[in-house]
Amino acid sequence: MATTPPQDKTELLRRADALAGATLADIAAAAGVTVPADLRRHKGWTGQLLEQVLGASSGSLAQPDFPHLGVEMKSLPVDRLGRPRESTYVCTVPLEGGCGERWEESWVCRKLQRVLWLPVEAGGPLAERRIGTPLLWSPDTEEAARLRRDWEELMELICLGRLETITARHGEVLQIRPKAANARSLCPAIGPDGEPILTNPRGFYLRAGFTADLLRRHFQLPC
DNA sequence: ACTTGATCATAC
DNA sequence: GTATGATCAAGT
Repeated sequence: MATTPPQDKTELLRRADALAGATLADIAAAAGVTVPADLRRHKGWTGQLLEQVLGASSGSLAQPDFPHLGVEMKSLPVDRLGRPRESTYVCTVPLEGGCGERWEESWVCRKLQRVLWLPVEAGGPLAERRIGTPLLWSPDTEEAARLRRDWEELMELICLGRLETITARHGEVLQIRPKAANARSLCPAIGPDGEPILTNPRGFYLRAGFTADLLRRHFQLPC
């Protein structure tokens, strides 16, 4: 059952709000899909189910999930207290073509301009996990500044050919980790002397602490 | 317990 | 191979 794209942000939020409290079994049944036993071989299942039900249209294209709204949707696995249990994948790291790019035009910045976060219970039987309260979020000044600092620091290392010195420990809120089918995957990159090399594909990820903070600020009373 | 590095499925 | 969707599982 494919859902038509939402006409505007209000309709998208209305649909997302309607999912709050539902189990993945409920949503899968409404969508006419089967719930897998676990996520071990279906890691993207939850996100793809929610995209389908909300009417995302971009599929596997390098576009926001709702291009006409400029909104990216992300499911977010959370514990029973609503705290994210995993980092959040943002996008592939440009290992050779991203040099000279400004933060404002970067893929990371554009993807994170508007994100619809959909918390999903982590742990327990997959079918019984519930959707939490959705949040349509844009980075505030401080969040944007932190993201920008990390991105600029990491991209500078890449463009200087020092990619191989980058580990997941770099970056306060944005980190770089492998993102590939396996460790044997190779793609072109810039070597230490500026020469072309082959290395493992990498992705940008938001640390769990970053998403935990943004959820707290929006769902807790300030005091 | 938590994070880092590795991996799984699918479309094109 | 690149992109989409992420979580797994080893290491500390």
